[in-house]
Amino acid sequence: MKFATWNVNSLAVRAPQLTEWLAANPVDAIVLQETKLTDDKFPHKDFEALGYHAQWHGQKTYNGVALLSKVEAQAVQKNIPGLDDEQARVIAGTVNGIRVVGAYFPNGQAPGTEKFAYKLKWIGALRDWLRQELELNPRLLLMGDYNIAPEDRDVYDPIAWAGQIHCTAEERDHFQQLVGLGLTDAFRLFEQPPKCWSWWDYRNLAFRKNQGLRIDHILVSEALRPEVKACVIDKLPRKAERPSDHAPVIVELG
DNA sequence: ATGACTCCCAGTGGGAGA
Repeated sequence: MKFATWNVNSLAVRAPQLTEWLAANPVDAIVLQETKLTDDKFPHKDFEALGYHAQWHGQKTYNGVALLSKVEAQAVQKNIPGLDDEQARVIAGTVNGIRVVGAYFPNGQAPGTEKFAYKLKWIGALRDWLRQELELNPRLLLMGDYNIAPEDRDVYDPIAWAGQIHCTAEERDHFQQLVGLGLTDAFRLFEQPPKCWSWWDYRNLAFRKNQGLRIDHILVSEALRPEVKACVIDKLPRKAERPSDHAPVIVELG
Protein backbone atom coordinates (compact mmCIF):
# COMPACT_ATOMS: atom_id res chain seq x y z
CA MET A 1 0.00 0.00 0.00
CA LYS A 2 1.11 3.54 -0.72
CA PHE A 3 0.16 6.70 1.13
CA ALA A 4 1.18 10.24 0.26
CA THR A 5 1.00 13.82 1.44
CA TRP A 6 1.24 17.01 -0.64
CA ASN A 7 0.85 20.67 0.12
CA VAL A 8 -0.60 21.78 -3.21
CA ASN A 9 -0.71 25.53 -2.46
CA SER A 10 -4.13 26.13 -4.02
CA LEU A 11 -6.06 23.23 -5.43
CA ALA A 12 -7.78 25.61 -7.85
CA VAL A 13 -4.42 26.13 -9.53
CA ARG A 14 -2.95 22.67 -8.94
CA ALA A 15 -5.86 20.29 -9.62
CA PRO A 16 -4.59 19.46 -13.13
CA GLN A 17 -1.11 18.69 -11.80
CA LEU A 18 -2.54 16.61 -8.97
CA THR A 19 -4.70 14.49 -11.25
CA GLU A 20 -1.76 14.03 -13.61
CA TRP A 21 0.46 13.01 -10.69
CA LEU A 22 -2.13 10.56 -9.34
CA ALA A 23 -2.53 8.98 -12.75
CA ALA A 24 1.23 8.35 -12.86
CA ASN A 25 1.59 7.59 -9.14
CA PRO A 26 -1.47 5.73 -7.93
CA VAL A 27 -1.74 5.62 -4.15
CA ASP A 28 -4.19 4.10 -1.71
CA ALA A 29 -4.66 7.49 -0.11
CA ILE A 30 -3.25 11.00 -0.27
CA VAL A 31 -3.75 13.93 2.07
CA LEU A 32 -3.61 17.46 0.72
CA GLN A 33 -2.85 20.75 2.41
CA GLU A 34 -3.49 24.38 1.48
CA THR A 35 -6.38 23.61 -0.83
CA LYS A 36 -7.55 27.22 -0.24
CA LEU A 37 -11.08 26.38 -1.33
CA THR A 38 -14.44 26.69 0.34
CA ASP A 39 -16.21 23.32 0.50
CA ASP A 40 -18.64 24.18 -2.30
CA LYS A 41 -15.72 24.62 -4.72
CA PHE A 42 -13.90 21.36 -4.00
CA PRO A 43 -13.31 19.56 -7.35
CA HIS A 44 -14.28 16.10 -6.10
CA LYS A 45 -15.46 15.00 -9.56
CA ASP A 46 -11.91 15.34 -10.92
CA PHE A 47 -10.81 12.74 -8.40
CA GLU A 48 -13.84 10.49 -8.64
CA ALA A 49 -13.04 10.19 -12.35
CA LEU A 50 -9.68 8.73 -11.31
CA GLY A 51 -11.30 6.28 -8.92
CA TYR A 52 -10.74 8.20 -5.69
CA HIS A 53 -13.23 8.95 -2.97
CA ALA A 54 -12.76 12.41 -1.54
CA GLN A 55 -13.22 13.97 1.89
CA TRP A 56 -12.48 17.63 2.35
CA HIS A 57 -12.48 20.41 4.90
CA GLY A 58 -11.84 23.87 3.55
CA GLN A 59 -12.23 27.58 4.06
CA LYS A 60 -11.84 30.74 2.06
CA THR A 61 -8.36 31.87 0.97
CA TYR A 62 -6.27 30.04 3.56
CA ASN A 63 -5.53 26.52 4.79
CA GLY A 64 -7.89 23.73 3.74
CA VAL A 65 -7.19 19.98 3.80
CA ALA A 66 -8.47 16.91 1.99
CA LEU A 67 -8.19 13.13 1.99
CA LEU A 68 -8.45 11.16 -1.23
CA SER A 69 -8.62 7.37 -1.05
CA LYS A 70 -9.30 4.45 -3.36
CA VAL A 71 -11.49 2.87 -0.70
CA GLU A 72 -13.92 5.25 0.94
CA ALA A 73 -12.55 6.59 4.22
CA GLN A 74 -14.43 5.67 7.39
CA ALA A 75 -14.90 7.63 10.63
CA VAL A 76 -13.89 10.92 9.02
CA GLN A 77 -12.81 13.60 11.47
CA LYS A 78 -12.36 17.27 10.59
CA ASN A 79 -10.10 19.34 12.82
CA ILE A 80 -8.93 18.40 16.30
CA PRO A 81 -11.76 17.43 18.64
CA GLY A 82 -12.04 19.79 21.58
CA LEU A 83 -9.86 22.47 20.00
CA ASP A 84 -11.78 25.63 19.17
CA ASP A 85 -10.12 26.45 15.86
CA GLU A 86 -11.52 28.45 12.96
CA GLN A 87 -8.73 27.27 10.70
CA ALA A 88 -9.21 24.14 8.57
CA ARG A 89 -6.01 22.20 9.24
CA VAL A 90 -6.82 18.56 9.93
CA ILE A 91 -8.69 15.76 8.21
CA ALA A 92 -8.54 12.15 9.30
CA GLY A 93 -10.14 8.96 8.12
CA THR A 94 -9.68 5.22 8.36
CA VAL A 95 -8.52 3.65 5.09
CA ASN A 96 -7.87 -0.08 4.79
CA GLY A 97 -7.76 -0.32 8.59
CA ILE A 98 -5.17 2.43 8.88
CA ARG A 99 -5.98 5.65 10.68
CA VAL A 100 -4.77 8.32 8.26
CA VAL A 101 -4.34 11.75 9.80
CA GLY A 102 -3.63 14.62 7.40
CA ALA A 103 -2.42 17.83 9.00
CA TYR A 104 -1.42 21.31 7.95
CA PHE A 105 0.54 22.63 10.90
CA PRO A 106 0.48 26.41 11.43
CA ASN A 107 3.38 28.31 9.89
CA GLY A 108 4.11 30.26 13.05
CA GLN A 109 5.50 33.34 11.28
CA ALA A 110 8.32 34.08 13.75
CA PRO A 111 9.30 33.17 17.31
CA GLY A 112 7.65 35.40 19.88
CA THR A 113 4.60 36.24 17.78
CA GLU A 114 0.99 35.31 18.50
CA LYS A 115 1.08 32.98 15.49
CA PHE A 116 4.05 31.18 16.98
CA ALA A 117 2.20 30.69 20.27
CA TYR A 118 -0.80 29.38 18.30
CA LYS A 119 1.47 26.95 16.46
CA LEU A 120 2.81 25.45 19.69
CA LYS A 121 -0.62 25.30 21.30
CA TRP A 122 -2.07 23.68 18.17
CA ILE A 123 0.62 21.00 18.11
CA GLY A 124 -0.03 20.32 21.79
CA ALA A 125 -3.72 19.79 21.08
CA LEU A 126 -2.86 17.53 18.14
CA ARG A 127 -0.58 15.48 20.39
CA ASP A 128 -3.24 15.06 23.09
CA TRP A 129 -5.78 13.94 20.51
CA LEU A 130 -3.36 11.54 18.77
CA ARG A 131 -2.56 9.85 22.08
CA GLN A 132 -6.24 8.83 22.21
CA GLU A 133 -6.39 7.96 18.52
CA LEU A 134 -3.42 5.62 18.89
CA GLU A 135 -5.21 3.75 21.65
CA LEU A 136 -8.28 3.39 19.46
CA ASN A 137 -6.29 2.40 16.38
CA PRO A 138 -2.60 1.56 16.81
CA ARG A 139 -2.16 1.46 13.03
CA LEU A 140 -1.79 5.17 12.38
CA LEU A 141 -0.09 7.54 9.93
CA LEU A 142 0.41 11.23 10.68
CA MET A 143 1.19 12.95 7.40
CA GLY A 144 1.30 16.50 6.23
CA ASP A 145 3.04 19.84 6.17
CA TYR A 146 4.51 20.12 9.67
CA ASN A 147 6.24 23.43 9.02
CA ILE A 148 9.09 22.05 11.13
CA ALA A 149 12.55 20.99 9.99
CA PRO A 150 13.31 18.38 12.67
CA GLU A 151 17.10 18.48 12.43
CA ASP A 152 19.87 20.58 10.93
CA ARG A 153 20.30 18.01 8.16
CA ASP A 154 16.78 18.97 7.06
CA VAL A 155 17.91 22.53 6.32
CA TYR A 156 20.04 23.67 3.36
CA ASP A 157 21.79 26.33 5.45
CA PRO A 158 21.41 25.44 9.14
CA ILE A 159 23.56 28.37 10.27
CA ALA A 160 21.46 30.96 8.47
CA TRP A 161 18.25 29.27 9.71
CA ALA A 162 19.38 28.72 13.30
CA GLY A 163 16.59 29.86 15.61
CA GLN A 164 14.43 30.92 12.67
CA ILE A 165 10.87 29.76 12.11
CA HIS A 166 10.70 26.00 11.32
CA CYS A 167 14.02 25.49 13.09
CA THR A 168 13.56 26.76 16.64
CA ALA A 169 14.26 24.58 19.65
CA GLU A 170 10.60 24.88 20.70
CA GLU A 171 9.30 23.59 17.37
CA ARG A 172 11.83 20.77 17.27
CA ASP A 173 10.92 19.84 20.83
CA HIS A 174 7.26 19.70 19.84
CA PHE A 175 8.17 17.46 16.90
CA GLN A 176 10.05 15.16 19.28
CA GLN A 177 7.03 15.07 21.58
CA LEU A 178 5.01 13.70 18.66
CA VAL A 179 7.77 11.13 18.15
CA GLY A 180 7.41 10.39 21.85
CA LEU A 181 3.90 9.10 21.23
CA GLY A 182 5.57 6.16 19.52
CA LEU A 183 5.76 7.67 16.04
CA THR A 184 8.71 7.36 13.66
CA ASP A 185 9.81 9.61 10.81
CA ALA A 186 9.43 7.14 7.93
CA PHE A 187 11.89 9.05 5.74
CA ARG A 188 14.70 8.46 8.25
CA LEU A 189 14.08 4.73 8.42
CA PHE A 190 16.08 4.55 5.21
CA GLU A 191 19.42 5.75 4.01
CA GLN A 192 18.74 8.87 1.99
CA PRO A 193 20.93 11.03 -0.20
CA PRO A 194 22.08 14.24 1.51
CA LYS A 195 20.22 17.50 0.87
CA CYS A 196 16.74 16.08 0.46
CA TRP A 197 14.05 18.72 0.86
CA SER A 198 10.28 18.83 0.51
CA TRP A 199 9.95 22.61 0.11
CA TRP A 200 11.86 25.22 -1.88
CA ASP A 201 11.13 28.94 -1.76
CA TYR A 202 9.66 30.34 -4.94
CA ARG A 203 12.13 33.20 -4.71
CA ASN A 204 15.77 33.42 -5.58
CA LEU A 205 15.97 30.35 -7.83
CA ALA A 206 15.86 28.23 -4.68
CA PHE A 207 14.79 25.03 -6.43
CA ARG A 208 17.42 25.33 -9.14
CA LYS A 209 20.04 25.81 -6.41
CA ASN A 210 18.46 23.09 -4.26
CA GLN A 211 18.05 25.43 -1.32
CA GLY A 212 15.17 23.99 0.65
CA LEU A 213 13.84 22.53 3.85
CA ARG A 214 12.37 19.14 4.73
CA ILE A 215 9.18 20.15 6.49
CA ASP A 216 6.65 17.68 5.05
CA HIS A 217 6.69 14.41 6.92
CA ILE A 218 5.10 11.00 7.32
CA LEU A 219 5.21 9.64 10.85
CA VAL A 220 4.28 6.00 11.34
CA SER A 221 3.08 4.34 14.53
CA GLU A 222 4.94 1.47 16.20
CA ALA A 223 2.47 -1.06 14.84
CA LEU A 224 3.09 0.07 11.25
CA ARG A 225 6.82 0.59 11.50
CA PRO A 226 7.80 -3.02 10.67
CA GLU A 227 5.71 -2.76 7.49
CA VAL A 228 7.39 0.34 6.05
CA LYS A 229 9.17 -0.62 2.82
CA ALA A 230 10.15 2.79 1.46
CA CYS A 231 9.72 6.53 1.91
CA VAL A 232 10.61 9.04 -0.78
CA ILE A 233 10.13 12.66 -1.77
CA ASP A 234 9.09 13.10 -5.39
CA LYS A 235 10.84 16.25 -6.66
CA LEU A 236 9.49 15.89 -10.17
CA PRO A 237 6.29 17.97 -9.71
CA ARG A 238 8.41 20.85 -8.40
CA LYS A 239 9.91 21.09 -11.91
CA ALA A 240 6.53 21.64 -13.56
CA GLU A 241 5.29 24.96 -14.85
CA ARG A 242 3.51 26.81 -12.04
CA PRO A 243 4.49 24.25 -9.41
CA SER A 244 3.52 24.11 -5.78
CA ASP A 245 6.44 25.16 -3.61
CA HIS A 246 6.15 21.73 -1.88
CA ALA A 247 6.84 18.26 -3.25
CA PRO A 248 4.82 15.15 -2.35
CA VAL A 249 6.13 12.60 0.14
CA ILE A 250 5.21 8.94 -0.33
CA VAL A 251 5.43 5.98 2.02
CA GLU A 252 5.09 2.35 0.97
CA LEU A 253 3.79 -0.26 3.40
CA GLY A 254 4.10 -3.94 2.67
C1' DA B 1 18.98 43.26 2.09
C1' DT B 2 13.19 44.30 6.14
C1' DG B 3 14.22 41.84 -1.16
C1' DA B 4 13.58 38.19 -4.54
C1' DC B 5 7.88 34.56 -5.91
C1' DT B 6 3.15 32.92 -5.86
C1' DC B 7 -1.48 32.89 -4.34
C1' DC B 8 -5.47 35.21 -2.74
C1' DC B 9 -8.92 39.00 -2.45
C1' DA B 10 -9.36 42.99 -3.78
C1' DG B 11 -9.28 46.53 -6.86
C1' DT B 12 -4.56 49.15 -9.70
C1' DG B 13 -1.97 47.29 -3.42
C1' DG B 14 -1.26 44.23 0.55
C1' DG B 15 -1.24 40.01 3.58
C1' DA B 16 0.46 35.42 4.06
C1' DG B 17 3.23 31.80 3.17
C1' DA B 18 8.00 29.55 4.66
